[in-house]
Amino acid sequence: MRKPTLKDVAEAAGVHSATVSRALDPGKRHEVHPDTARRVLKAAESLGYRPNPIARSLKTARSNTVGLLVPDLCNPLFPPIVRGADEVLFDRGYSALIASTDNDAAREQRLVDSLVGRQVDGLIVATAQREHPLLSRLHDEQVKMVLINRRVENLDVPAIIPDDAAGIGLAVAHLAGLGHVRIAHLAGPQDTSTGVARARAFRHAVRDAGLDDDPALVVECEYFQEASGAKALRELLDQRVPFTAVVAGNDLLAMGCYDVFAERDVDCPGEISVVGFNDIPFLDKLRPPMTTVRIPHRDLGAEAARMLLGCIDEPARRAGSVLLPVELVVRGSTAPVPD
Amino acid sequence: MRKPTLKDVAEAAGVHSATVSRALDPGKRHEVHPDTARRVLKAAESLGYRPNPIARSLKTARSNTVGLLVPDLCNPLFPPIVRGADEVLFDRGYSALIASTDNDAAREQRLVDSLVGRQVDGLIVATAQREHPLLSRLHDEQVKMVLINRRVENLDVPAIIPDDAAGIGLAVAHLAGLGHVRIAHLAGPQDTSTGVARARAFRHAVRDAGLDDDPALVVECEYFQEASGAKALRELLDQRVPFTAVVAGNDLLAMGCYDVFAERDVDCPGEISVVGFNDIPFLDKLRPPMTTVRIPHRDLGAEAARMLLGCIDEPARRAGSVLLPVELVVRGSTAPVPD
DNA sequence: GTGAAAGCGCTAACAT
DNA sequence: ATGTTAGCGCTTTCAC
Repeated sequence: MRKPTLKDVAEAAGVHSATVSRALDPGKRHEVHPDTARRVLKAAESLGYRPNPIARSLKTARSNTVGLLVPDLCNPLFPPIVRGADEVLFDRGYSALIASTDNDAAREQRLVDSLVGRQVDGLIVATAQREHPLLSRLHDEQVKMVLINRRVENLDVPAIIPDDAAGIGLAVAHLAGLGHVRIAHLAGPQDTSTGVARARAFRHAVRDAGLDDDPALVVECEYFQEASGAKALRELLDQRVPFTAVVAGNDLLAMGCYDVFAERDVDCPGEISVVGFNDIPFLDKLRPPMTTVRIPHRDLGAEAARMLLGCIDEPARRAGSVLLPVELVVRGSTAPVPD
Repeated sequence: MRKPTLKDVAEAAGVHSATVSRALDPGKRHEVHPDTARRVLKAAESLGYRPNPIARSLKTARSNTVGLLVPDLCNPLFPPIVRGADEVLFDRGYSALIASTDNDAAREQRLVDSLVGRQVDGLIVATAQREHPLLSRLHDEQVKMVLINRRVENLDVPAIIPDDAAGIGLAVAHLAGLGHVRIAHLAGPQDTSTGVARARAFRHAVRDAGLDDDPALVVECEYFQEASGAKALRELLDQRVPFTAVVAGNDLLAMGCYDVFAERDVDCPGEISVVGFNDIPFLDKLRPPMTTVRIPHRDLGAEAARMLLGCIDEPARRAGSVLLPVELVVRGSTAPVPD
């Protein structure tokens, strides 16, 4: 026995399929007589009727699906964000199609083509670069989207981002409070908004705290990845500028520092303190457990989803960006400055 | 200007839409005259035609979508599996809908309902329990699926799983080689096939190696999670049966041991060696870096996807299960038995 | 309040 | 080799 359709329900209830459609739509239920509605509901129930979303989509031109673009799902930063988004989406009858771009523009292009081809109703994008031709084009083509974590410069698209400046401020203040005066910054890639925002915030915070504002203490990392962090720290160490603490652009960069510490037998936090950013899972299991700035991963995802759904439902709405609060999580990688 | 449809292309090319449909389908291109095909392709190209998969799905009753059920996407074991699956699926024109069940049967039920409601063509399931009524029911309802990592007892569904027995054998042999004689096992939940397979393999391996086969050395953990591992190890320690090494049912259980080591000031690997299972990311960053059994995460996902697509394309095919090879990754959490 | 009819964009018999 | 026709399951005018 094949799956029952609207028509089957209509026959069972002795009404026309259009009536069933109305009775089954909570937003239109009031257009039918209560008794009819009851009859229809019962018939649907007893047949085990399940609406076919594909047929509905074809008619309504809405797929109830959104695309979610991340650099790499295996980067532990993203699963919680995805789950936060998915939860909201699911509750509203949407599904997410997740795509990992691997920071590869060509791949990203292909994935976006596929998503748009699948008629997604919108995009949540966590891969933004400051200059991002693809996203600019999508925006021109009226594709609904919201950025998450990072944004694109001069592109008027809503973004949900952590309060980078506040987070860096917290990190620097914490270190300053421990007596550190010469603090280095492993800056994230400067083609990302987070990379520059955190670097700028770092310089401001250092200056505000009256610490040494030495340009030699800021070094840029090519990627937000361990190897880049390790490389940057080695450079810093090799050029022999003194420093007793590092604020890393994110946790992965900070983990790269751990590698160098092991390699060069540096004691952390005895000789050098380190602070990460994001608070990805398992940081508490590292040796030493890493002090970091926690961002509200799930909220980022959830807010982005809410925002996107808002834009879809209400195309006129001009949504602004949202800054989510962060907090400092002090663990074992920071200690008073050695004398 | 709205999106071009098949009909628009047909008009532009001066043929009927059915011809366009054929010309555009590589599998049917030979049914049309090469010249016509060329003309159609050019028209489609110049109009920027993109087929509408929703309309196609409505007609063909295939959504080109599969559901992927995992316990929790935030568990680092799963993202690589998901990516492995997604890659294969994407190449074949499919998309994955990912759902995290949180080991909650009711939630799993809701998610599956949603996936089936969305007309997925099949399911890849990484959440199997040995007794799994929901999956049994789905199987009865002819829902195509393949299990991954774990299986259901007495359910004839293809499964892609790591060679648990070989992995445990490798772990035990490694420890035996280091001189350990009293080895404990933190067994995974016995309602999962992996939990029992590894526990059984452990007992066999211990016996084969001529080591102490003491039942008191095997303790069951309620969940495959750190807290359960920690709890189990504490019990073991408290009952004062001597042992110098632990083979954990998975990496998370082993990480739970690390917590207890810190708590009770036990030296690992000086006093107790530990081996994990799975080789989730960042194990090399722990202190000590964890020795573990590496399973081919991505291959698991990729094979599962291939298998599922095979079952979808060829419904008659009776697919068997696949056992994927594992390898031991020796790091710093194992050392010669203390004298 | 309910029914009739059209049509979303595509594919698959069937006919020519 | 190509066109005709019908219809996938639903929503939405428009009548009544």
